[in-house]
Amino acid sequence: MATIRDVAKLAGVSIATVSRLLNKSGYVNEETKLKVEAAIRKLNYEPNTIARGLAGKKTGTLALVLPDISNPFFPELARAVEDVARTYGYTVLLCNSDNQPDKERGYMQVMRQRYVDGILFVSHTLNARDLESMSEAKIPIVMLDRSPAKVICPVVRSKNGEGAQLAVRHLLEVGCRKIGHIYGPQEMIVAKERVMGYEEAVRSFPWYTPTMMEPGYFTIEGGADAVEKLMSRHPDIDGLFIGNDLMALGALKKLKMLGVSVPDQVAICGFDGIQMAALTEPELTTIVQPIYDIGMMATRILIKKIEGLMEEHPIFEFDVSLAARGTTRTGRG
Amino acid sequence: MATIRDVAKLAGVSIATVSRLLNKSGYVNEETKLKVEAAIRKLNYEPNTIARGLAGKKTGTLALVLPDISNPFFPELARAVEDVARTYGYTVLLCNSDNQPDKERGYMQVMRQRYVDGILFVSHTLNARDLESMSEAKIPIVMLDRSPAKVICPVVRSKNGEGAQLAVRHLLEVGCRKIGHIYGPQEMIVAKERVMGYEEAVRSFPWYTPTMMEPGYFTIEGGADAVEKLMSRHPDIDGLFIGNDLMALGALKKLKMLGVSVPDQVAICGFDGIQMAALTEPELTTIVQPIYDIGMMATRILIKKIEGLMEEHPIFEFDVSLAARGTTRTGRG
DNA sequence: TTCCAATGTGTAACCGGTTACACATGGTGG
DNA sequence: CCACCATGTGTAACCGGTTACACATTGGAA
Repeated sequence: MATIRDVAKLAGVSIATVSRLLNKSGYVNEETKLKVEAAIRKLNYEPNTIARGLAGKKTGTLALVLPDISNPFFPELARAVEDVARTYGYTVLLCNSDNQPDKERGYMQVMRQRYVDGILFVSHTLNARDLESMSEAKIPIVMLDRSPAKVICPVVRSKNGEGAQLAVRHLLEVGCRKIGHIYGPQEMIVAKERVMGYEEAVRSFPWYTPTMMEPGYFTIEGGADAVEKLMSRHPDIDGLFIGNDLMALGALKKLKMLGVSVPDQVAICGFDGIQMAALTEPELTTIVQPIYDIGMMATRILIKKIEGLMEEHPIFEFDVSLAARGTTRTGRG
Repeated sequence: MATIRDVAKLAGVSIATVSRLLNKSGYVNEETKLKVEAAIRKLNYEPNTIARGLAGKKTGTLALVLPDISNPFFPELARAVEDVARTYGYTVLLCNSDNQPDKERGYMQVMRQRYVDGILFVSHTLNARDLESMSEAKIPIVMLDRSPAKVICPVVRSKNGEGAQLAVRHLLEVGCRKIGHIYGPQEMIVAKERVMGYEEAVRSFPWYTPTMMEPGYFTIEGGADAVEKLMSRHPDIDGLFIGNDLMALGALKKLKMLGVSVPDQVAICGFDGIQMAALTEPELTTIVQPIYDIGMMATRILIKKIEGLMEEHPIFEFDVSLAARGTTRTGRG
């Protein structure tokens, strides 16, 4: 592989000149420029990113830290991140944290050691101290999902509370008279916000009691288990708002096994808008998050921060929308 | 951030000694070792991966190049790769190629520029010349899926032909008398092998004609379109072997729309074993590939090659297995 | 005419590691 | 007693870039 010194020698200039041309920094005479470009072409020269990183502290690398890429919510997000990163000349490191603090810390270390330029974080585990350790290292971070409690970095997220209310309103519209909720782990802000949205929407109804809520794990099995408990406690529930699509799919499956007909006996609305939701029978009604857009926006913001084009810590909240499908086509509404 | 020179100074030794200790290369006196370790702890020293990469040409980075992480087949693979990589101290770069040669070439360039230690490739686009350009740069590659036509690097894959035959045999067992096939793009080796397996299994039957095969795009829509064409050409088909699960899901959906009952009128068997296949109603019978294991094995081999522990170019072919589910529960068999 | 800013280029230090090589010491076999 | 090897450590070059700084040259304003 040719180095910058080879290019300089062939073009009869100094390496500083070549570097200036490459980085469009400082002055370079038009003629010189042509000579150097010719040399670059002849030698098939490609600047070495590692050397650049060492000298300039910029490696053109973003890290994407998420709980688990095999959770169907994340691939589309990852895709968006990678697409945007690539168009700006960045490369993406993939990190699965499983929401385990020690894994996350491990990655943080790796990132400092690698001069990662910026980090996209999907996590509810990360605490403020960890974030600070990153800002000491001057590595910009953008959080997805996280609460805006203490804003110390930009946040990109969906309007979870509004989405939950949208879901409940829809269930009411299609004729539900008693609507339960299956919620995810309350350490996760998104889960909590959806619970709050649900309560907000139902608390004025006489039928509502807190026992109409049931916790689950944000997985297919979690949804299946929770729906069974909830339905045995409140057999007369005729509508379910479920905290994410994965749980909703599990619940749908379980209800079928239990001989409960969906949507005739119980209508279901999920949350997220993952692909799989459109494939079941009946198709799952859900609150759709613009996953790709969220990933795009987060990455753009991160790159802006990296390149020093943004000082503030904006918070972007994306609107969600209802995809009304088979699991709420009751014929009662 | 502390550097190796800070550590050396504090410990009262030379940087070479620190480096030797860090890399467990050469001799280090037990007492010296303790002093240096104390200094490392006190300074909170972490060796800089970038500098290491520049000096030693090893960056601890793997690249995973696949068509599209948002295709449900790949997240589990990616997860396996990242898991194994992490346990060996490697980091994974995620690259979506969309099977576009120019994107792939772009990534190749990035990888050379970054001293990526090794590459995992899922591609049917990559040609021999590209591969050679990588081996010139001495970057080990492991291919997933690719044909073993010209073995110039290790290959890890599934027994597609056997899987196809398994599928057809199963369809026959459950009573199908006329089995069609929807296949994926023939540039893709896996698609071709499945076609060949199908033909092998059906060609001795009197009902078989090549018109019982229909091409599709390995997507949900591709499967939906293909099944419609195929069924209008051969309305008496009572079993379908479909080249991948995504297409099978599309076909299932379309048949329902067309009023064809599955599995009563037409039984369906897919290929891959993606999560979603177990969620439909009826659940999709499919040929399951051990996706996670494939990813694990490929990554292990790659790391072995990187670390010089393997010279050969082995070919691993994983067994596939039948997951008999609702779409083939005909009651005819 | 003088001075200064804009333009253009080269030198050399630096980023933070790895490693070849030289050198010292002490024990062992012949 | 000497040669030689295993052990232990330091010096300095090198990896391939970036960039501060010094040093021309040129042209226009004062």
